[in-house]
Amino acid sequence: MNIGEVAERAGLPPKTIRYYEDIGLVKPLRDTNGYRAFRESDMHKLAFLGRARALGFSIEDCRNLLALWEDQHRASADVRTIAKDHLAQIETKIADLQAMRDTLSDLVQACAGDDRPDCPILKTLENSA
Amino acid sequence: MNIGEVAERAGLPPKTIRYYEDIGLVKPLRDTNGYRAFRESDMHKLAFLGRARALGFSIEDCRNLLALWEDQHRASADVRTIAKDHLAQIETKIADLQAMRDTLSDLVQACAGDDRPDCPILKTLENSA
DNA sequence: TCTTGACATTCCAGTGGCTGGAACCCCCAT
DNA sequence: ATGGGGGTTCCAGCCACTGGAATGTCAAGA
Repeated sequence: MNIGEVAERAGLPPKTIRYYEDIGLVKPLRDTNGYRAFRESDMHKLAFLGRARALGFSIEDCRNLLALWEDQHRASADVRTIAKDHLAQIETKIADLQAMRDTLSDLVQACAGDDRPDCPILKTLENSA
Repeated sequence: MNIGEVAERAGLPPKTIRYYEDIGLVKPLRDTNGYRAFRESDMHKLAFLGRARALGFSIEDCRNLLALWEDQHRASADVRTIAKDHLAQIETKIADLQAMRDTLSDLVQACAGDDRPDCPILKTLENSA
């Protein structure tokens, strides 16, 4: 399988796949012409990576998840720990963003948004958020 | 005022302040010894930047907000537009993260997290999220 | 057979917003 | 004179790609 087909099937850009090879996440074979030759197993790995990335896991998390996936003797606790930590980070990020949203939403609400210069948004940034 | 004091007062690391000068957000004077000499107005700009950044505005947004702040003849509509666009982006990000959180939370819930290898998290990443 | 066009390759540089570190300079108190 | 705590510059690295240039390869059609 060439990179184009894999990209199509895994739903990842070719550039990303080359990058994943660069950093050692996949190790496709090579044809005599120098083209990457992906096996089905490479494809599955890439699809796995795509899904893990879509859930927001870092590349390093993905690397660990991939290793656990391939380890028949893994403990599900190890997987769960990674996921739980990541979940906690996401919760934190959501809370941060919600705080920003609340403040911003109030400010946007309070601003007339006309051609006059008076602006509670700037006033807030000026004085203290 | 030296950079240390400004950093303290504006609540920004010296490195960040130097960076902001690098990209033209502030233009402190220089003492004869080469040290940056910040005026009160520089300090206020930096505090403004700190607050805008804390609300998640990009550096480019900050640059524009700063320009509007200093423009006596600005229209509040211009400020509001920037804030509204940013708010929309935050809403999108929150929604994305919430979707991740929901999926992850279900998965973490479903995973026994013991020493056995069976793991619904890996199974989901394997098959389709 | 030649050409065309869609694929593939490598390598370098840039994104955003800092941050760490090295190597050096300056000022004040002892 | 010395030591320590400032300050300075510049270069490199973070994360996860992404764009682009220069080049090579392959299959199909004139």
